[in-house]
Parts: sequence; C-alpha cells; structure tokens
Amino acid sequence: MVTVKDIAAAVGVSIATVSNVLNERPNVGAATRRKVLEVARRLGYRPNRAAQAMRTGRTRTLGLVLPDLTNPFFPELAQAVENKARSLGLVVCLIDSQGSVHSESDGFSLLLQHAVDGIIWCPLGPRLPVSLKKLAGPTVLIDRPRPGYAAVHSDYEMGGRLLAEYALRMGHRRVGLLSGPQQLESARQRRDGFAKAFPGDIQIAWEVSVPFDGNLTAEAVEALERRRKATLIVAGNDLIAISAMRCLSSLGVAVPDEISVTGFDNIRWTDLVTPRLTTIAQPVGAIGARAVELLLEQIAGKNVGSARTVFDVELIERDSVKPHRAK
Amino acid sequence: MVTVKDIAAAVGVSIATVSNVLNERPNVGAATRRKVLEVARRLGYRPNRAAQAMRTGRTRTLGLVLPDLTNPFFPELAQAVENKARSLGLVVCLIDSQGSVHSESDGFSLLLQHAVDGIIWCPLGPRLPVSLKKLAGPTVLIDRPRPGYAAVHSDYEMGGRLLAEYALRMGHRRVGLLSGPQQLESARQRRDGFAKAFPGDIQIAWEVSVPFDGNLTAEAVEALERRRKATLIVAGNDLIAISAMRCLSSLGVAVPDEISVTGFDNIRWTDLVTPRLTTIAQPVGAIGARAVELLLEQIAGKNVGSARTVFDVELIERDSVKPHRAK
DNA sequence: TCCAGCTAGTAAAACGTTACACTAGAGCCG
DNA sequence: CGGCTCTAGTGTAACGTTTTACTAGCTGGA
Repeated sequence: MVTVKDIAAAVGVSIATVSNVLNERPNVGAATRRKVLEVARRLGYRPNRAAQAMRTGRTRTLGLVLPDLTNPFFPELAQAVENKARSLGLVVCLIDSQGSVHSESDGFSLLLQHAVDGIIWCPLGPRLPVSLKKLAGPTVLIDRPRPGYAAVHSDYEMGGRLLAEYALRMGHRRVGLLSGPQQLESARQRRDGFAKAFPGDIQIAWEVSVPFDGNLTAEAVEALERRRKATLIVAGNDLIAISAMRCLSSLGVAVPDEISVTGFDNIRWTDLVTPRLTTIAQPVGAIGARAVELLLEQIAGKNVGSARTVFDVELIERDSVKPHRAK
Repeated sequence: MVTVKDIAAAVGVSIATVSNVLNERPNVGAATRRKVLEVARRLGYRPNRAAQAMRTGRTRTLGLVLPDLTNPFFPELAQAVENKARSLGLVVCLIDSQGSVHSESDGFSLLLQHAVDGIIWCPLGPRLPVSLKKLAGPTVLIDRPRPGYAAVHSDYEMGGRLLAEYALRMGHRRVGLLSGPQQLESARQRRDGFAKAFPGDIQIAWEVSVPFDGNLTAEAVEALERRRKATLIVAGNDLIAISAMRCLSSLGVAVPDEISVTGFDNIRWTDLVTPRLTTIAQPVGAIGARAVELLLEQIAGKNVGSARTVFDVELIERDSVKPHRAK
C-alpha cells in the first residue's frame, strides 16, 4: 500500500506538502504541485479512507435504509440514490429492514457504528427506535415523510387528485379503495387526495387498508368478492393493484371490462402485467438524487430543518381502466 | 464520542486493559473485566470503526456489485446477502453498475478506495477491468461464474435438463430458444443443459440470443412472429419469458393455448403475470448466504481458490405450458 | 531462601491522515 | 539596510485503536 510518505520520499518534500497538494490547499508552488501529482499517479496512490475518516471524522459513506427490496419501487430508488451518491464520490451502505422494526433499528445501529456521514431513510412504520434517534446524525427521509425530519417525496395528494379527475372523466362514480397503511402519511395523502377531490361526485363504496407489499388481507379479498357495485378500484400502490387484479381474475372477474383498477408508483411491472396498469408515476430518479443532495447540504452543516422537497407526479394511462357508462 | 480512554479513566485502568477486555483477550482479572464492561455499557461506548480499520486493516465492510437492480432477481439476491452479512456484523456497500462496464469498474474502484474487506460480484460481461483485477482483494462471484474466481451459483445445466424433461413429458418436440447472452456461462449452461438433454427427441426450431434485461431484439421479435412451428419457447430467464409473452399477446398469439413458454429464476412476477409462468427456481437466499460465508473464509486467509458451490434447482410448474398433442 | 513462572496489568509505538504552528528565504518599501 | 509581508514549505501533534514488549507482584517448588 502506497502512502503519502512514499510520495513525499519520492518527490523529496514533506508529507505535509503532499497532503496540501492532494487536498488542493494553497501554499505550494506550481512545479512541486505538478511533481507530486505525477508521482502520486505513477505510484498508484489511493488515500486510505480509514485514516482520513479518523482524522476528519467524515467517512464519505451514506446509509440507505429501505423497508423491502422485494417491492420493486425500492430497487429503483436505491439505484437512483446509489448512482447520485457515486457520482459525488460517496459509497452507499444498504440496509434492508425486511419489514421488521427490530431489523430496522438493528441496521441503523450498524450504520452508526460505521459512522456513516448521513442516512437516507424510508421508515417502516410510525415507531422510532428512540435510543437511536439521539445518536443519528444528518438524516433525510425519502418517500415517507414524518414530522421533524427533512424529507423528499412526491406529491401524493396531487396523485390522488389526478386519479380522481381521471375516474370522473371516465365516468366512474362508485369506487372501492384498497388503501395503504393509513399510519403512513404517504398512504394517507394518496387516499385523502382522491377522496377529497370530488366528495359530491365520487362515492366510496367500501374501503380496506392493506400493507404496501401486496399481500391482501382476508378482508380485502372479501371486499373484492362482493364489490358492492364499485366500478373502479383505487389501490394504494401498484403492488396492491396487481395483487387485486390477480385476485379478481381468479374470481372470474374481468379487468377492465367488469371492473377497473388503478395503481400508484409506476413500477416496471405495471407495463408487463395484463392488462397493463393505469397508474401514477413518481419521478424516482429525481427523488433519489434530491435526497442525496439534501443530505449532503445537511452534512455540510446547513440547517435544513424539516425542509420538504415535493415532486409533481403524472398520470400514466394504460389499459386497466375502461370508461363506465352511467345507467 | 466516548472512547477507550474515557472508559479507562472511569474505571481507573489503562487503555490497554480496556482494549483487552473489549477484544476478549486474556490477562485481565475477572473483577476488572466486569467493571470495564459495565462502564462501557453505561457510557454507551461504540468502537470507532475508522480507528479500528486503520489499525487492523479490516473495515468489516463488504462490497456488493450487481449489474442491474431493475431485474428483480438481483434485489432478492441483495436482500439475502445484506441479511447474512448483517447477521455477522458486516455492513454491505451496494454498487449497481446499471449495465455499463465503465460504471462497473468505477464502482469497483470506489469500493477499493474504501478498503472493503471483500467483494461479492455478479459480473456484467466477460471483460474485466484489468487494472482493478490486481488490486482487488478477496472476491466471490455470485450467479455468474468465471474461471479463476471462487463462485456460488445454481446448477444451470440441471435447470436446463429439468426443463427439457418437462418439455418432453408435455409432448413438446419443436422448441424455440430465447437464450441469454451466450458469453455468460450462466446463460450458456442453461441453454446447453436443455439442448443436450434429449438431442434426438427435441429439436430446436430456431434460436435467438437476447440480453437478460428483457429487452427483445428485433431479431427476437421476428422469431416470435414467425414461430416456425415451435410449440414451446424456452427463455433464458423470467424477464425474457415475460417480455416474450407480452410480445406474443400483442401479436394475438395465445399463451399457453397456441404456444407455451418457460422462464428461469422464479422471480416474484412469475406468479403475478397472466398466465403464471412455469419456471426454474433458484435458492436465492442460500446462494447469497453461502457467498458471504465463502467470502469470509477467503478473508480469514483460507485459500478457497476457485472453489465453486453449486445449488440444485427446482422446476416450478405453473400455467404457461400446455401439453402438446403430436399430430 | 531463591528463583522460575505465572498473572494482571501498563507504557508506548504504531497505523495514514490532516492541520496547526512554525520558519527560511525572497521581495519590497521607505 | 532594517523591517515588513508574502510565499513555499516543514515539523509534529493529534485522531482512537490494537499490539508488542515490558514490569510488578505473587506463588510454589527445590
């Protein structure tokens, strides 16, 4: 392993000068600077991050804590975050909490031990590991905002509204709601954005709350069986929507001919499933990138408080919704 | 931040003794040991990983380099690896090379700079970043073996054979192959395992090689249009199979009534798509866990050489294959 | 009684950086 | 020429661990 000392010896200057060159500090002549850089390159010098970290307290490492890589929304997010981070020379440590709060705080504690510079976190539920809250440094929430934290996410309410407008346009008046977990703001706002858009015109025939991972509860299955004259099912996310479509098809109900379905997230599957799912697209790449930027600002000492960055969403019209003719 | 020095001061011993206790080394009395541990706990001591790393040269960090998180096979793998690693107190740094060789070597170099203890790598293509090859420490390949490296993967040939047996059993005699990139051993063995199982009984009507990400080439689409009397399409993985089914359905060809399709990997979508895809299941969890174990052995100094661990696979029969009656 | 051998513990030197406090020399002005 | 201010550079002390070499004190056997 080649160190600053080796470079210093080879060039014939002190290690301080080498360090100054490498960190682009002043007080070093152009000729020396050139020579140091040349030798560093020739020797294949790579700064020892551990030593740097010890000295500076910065590890150039980010933590990324996600609830469930199995939900295809999160790999996309991870990809975006990793990419942006890497372009800035940061490495990202992934924690997949796999739906368990215990695993989540466990992962958190591991990240803290490794002294990550900051954490991008998509929290599982409303409960926090209090002991860790104190210790955690800069943190930015992603996709699931929560009071007291900086957060980056998309405009769920707008998504709900777009769906409502679309539903109205397509003639649907009675809908069933397969909402996500209502303790999550991200799920609640989708639901409320939809429900409150046209309270007079659209009525909610029934409503069941299910987890985001697409496992339908017995109650949800029952709702899908009875349907109660709903002509459209508005699901909390794509996974729920796709599971619902599967469930309906196994019940012998045709989508979209007998009943329409919408999702939320625009994961890749929406385009591969039959019928292709009409849904709301979030700008995942921008969200991930912005989260990294915000985190970096926070690390740099800027007090971002609980600043929120909210991105617009977009309706993606595919084949899972059919116009409904009023009787 | 509380350090060994603080503990030492609080207990009234030297930092060496504290270190000895913390690292479970001998030469420290039971009473002292107890006191040190108690104080450490009370003060909420967390070892500074950076300092440890500098001293020991070990970072307790693993790199995980994957080609494409967008392919749902890889998140599952990442989950398995991360989980196993975490259970051993290791943190994993994720690199998603996004299909670009440049990005892959870039990520590699970042990992090396951060001095990860080892790397679990699913290589993109057959070309290696030579400059990095020298520098890389312990490395275990996952899913895509390559000569000269330790590797963990499943028995692709067995998978191919199982599919061939199944095809035969279902009466299919003429098949079309939508194989993965043939420069990858993992794709080649699937293909060969199938092709060589019953060379006399099953004939290959046509064969096109396409990328694993499910983007069908023009040539592939053309093959799907003409079909040439093939009654079964054997795809290199599930993503290809699902894309093929989409393509067929847009051509108005019914799966499995007019033509059957098989996949490989058993990703979660296979169960959500219509018709549900018959495929080969790999033990992803076991593969990930084993890779971590193998890497750890290698890090511990055991020379594992290019040892391979190969896992059995399993046929998952669903709805995308229909028995074919010979004319 | 003496010494070997053990136990419990300590002092201090690394590890590779960064950053602070210096200094030698040059240039400039009055 | 004295004294001031720059520039270019140096020496060295940290950072928080681990680890090596060492010591004081005790025990027990001959």
